Amino acid sequence: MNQKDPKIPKIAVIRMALYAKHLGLLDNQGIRVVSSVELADLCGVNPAQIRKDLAYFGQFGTRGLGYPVPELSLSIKKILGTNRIWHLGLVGVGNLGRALLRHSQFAEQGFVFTAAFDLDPQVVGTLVSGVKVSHVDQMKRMIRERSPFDIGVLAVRPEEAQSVADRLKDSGIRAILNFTPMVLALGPDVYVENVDFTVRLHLLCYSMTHGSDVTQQHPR
Amino acid sequence: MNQKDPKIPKIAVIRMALYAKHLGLLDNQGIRVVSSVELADLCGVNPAQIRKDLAYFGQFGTRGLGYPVPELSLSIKKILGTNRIWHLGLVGVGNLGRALLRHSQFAEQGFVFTAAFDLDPQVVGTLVSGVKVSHVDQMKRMIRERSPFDIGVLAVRPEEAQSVADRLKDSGIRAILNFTPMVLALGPDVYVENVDFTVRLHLLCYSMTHGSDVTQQHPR
DNA sequence: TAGATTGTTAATCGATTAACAATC
DNA sequence: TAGATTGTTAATCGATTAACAATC
Repeated sequence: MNQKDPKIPKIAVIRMALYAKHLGLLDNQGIRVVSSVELADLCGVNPAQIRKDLAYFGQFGTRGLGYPVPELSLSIKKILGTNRIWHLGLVGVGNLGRALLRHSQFAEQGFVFTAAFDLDPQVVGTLVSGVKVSHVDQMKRMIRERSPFDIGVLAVRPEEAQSVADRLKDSGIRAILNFTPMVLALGPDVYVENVDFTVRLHLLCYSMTHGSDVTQQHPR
Repeated sequence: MNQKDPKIPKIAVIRMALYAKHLGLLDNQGIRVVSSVELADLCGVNPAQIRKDLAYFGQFGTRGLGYPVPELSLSIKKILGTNRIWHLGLVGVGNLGRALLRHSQFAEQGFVFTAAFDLDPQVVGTLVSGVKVSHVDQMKRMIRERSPFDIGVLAVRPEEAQSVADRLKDSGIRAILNFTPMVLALGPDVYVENVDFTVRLHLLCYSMTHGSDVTQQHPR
């Protein structure tokens, strides 16, 4: 997979999501124009950093005026690839899986669950939050025939994580949001993001133990 | 809250948790000694970085030999403050809250839920995963009388996030793991870690859209 | 002692911020 | 035109990595 441009730091991409969020809020308030200083205040970053980050992707403002809110909002969404609906497929309809299916945050941001898989016969065939649960053995066939989703969401037990991830990869899935504590070995063709709540707890423990803040207020 | 030492980067603290995890695995395998090169391989980092990170906190190895696994494992736990049980209090026993209460990862790492609060009369009084759910109006009194937990876990609706966080702060809680999408305004006396799944999805979208990997394999 | 590996300093690399010319 | 603010370069800051003396 080719690297785009002279190398954009991933931290800059993460901040783009932050900017998009605040531009969306400004847009909803009917505000048409914003300066880098104003946006920086809202996001809690340096104004020069916003201008630098945006410059990685093009020119979006007007000197002397600032940035047009609705246009910049859409531009950033296009850059992030979030100016469309992405379909999610859940594997593992346990406690966490159920909570994710019902988590309204996802749909609000254009992430929609279109499939769910489990191996428990008690769960297979049921409807959770409007999504029919299929048997995990049907997964490969369903993905190949209908490609019902873009991103696999992994919420199975740790023991099954690698084998389910392998099956997702074999079926053609190229992105996985991994809620298990396992480090997945899938090679460079599959993008993996690990979500580990306990790392955050470790940071809170460190801060409390030492009276030294290593937390960050803004989401990463 | 005083800053310890000549300034330890938070990324170094995050890596300490990574080292602790792999040292624990080595210890379970009965391995007694490890070099910075071997540990670096396991963790996927540079060996000099491990030696540098450890040097922030003291001397743990023997030149010519390496590091004693069980001793270093315990030392890092002491540094992180995870050589003890931490008690968690959940606020908001919805889908996500329930999943967190039942999430076995927490207990395995020494994080134990000892209290849970909600305002739904259907839920108050029930037992979820061995934890009795109390009314949120009882929270302040319970914390002040019994201080049943150290860290508040916030899984309420966004609208309630700030007011519940304020109540936790008033009750004396000094650390919050925030699962809501709201940025909490609590001042410097409360440590806050935000958990936002959707940021991770944005990164996957960017990677898929551009064919340029901005994900990280190792959990943050 | 010779070989190995830490602890630490110095060199490198990359990201953030300041400054300012371009320009609306 | 004068004032404002971007886009971009240069300066600063901080983190990573290389190198090596200390030492087991």
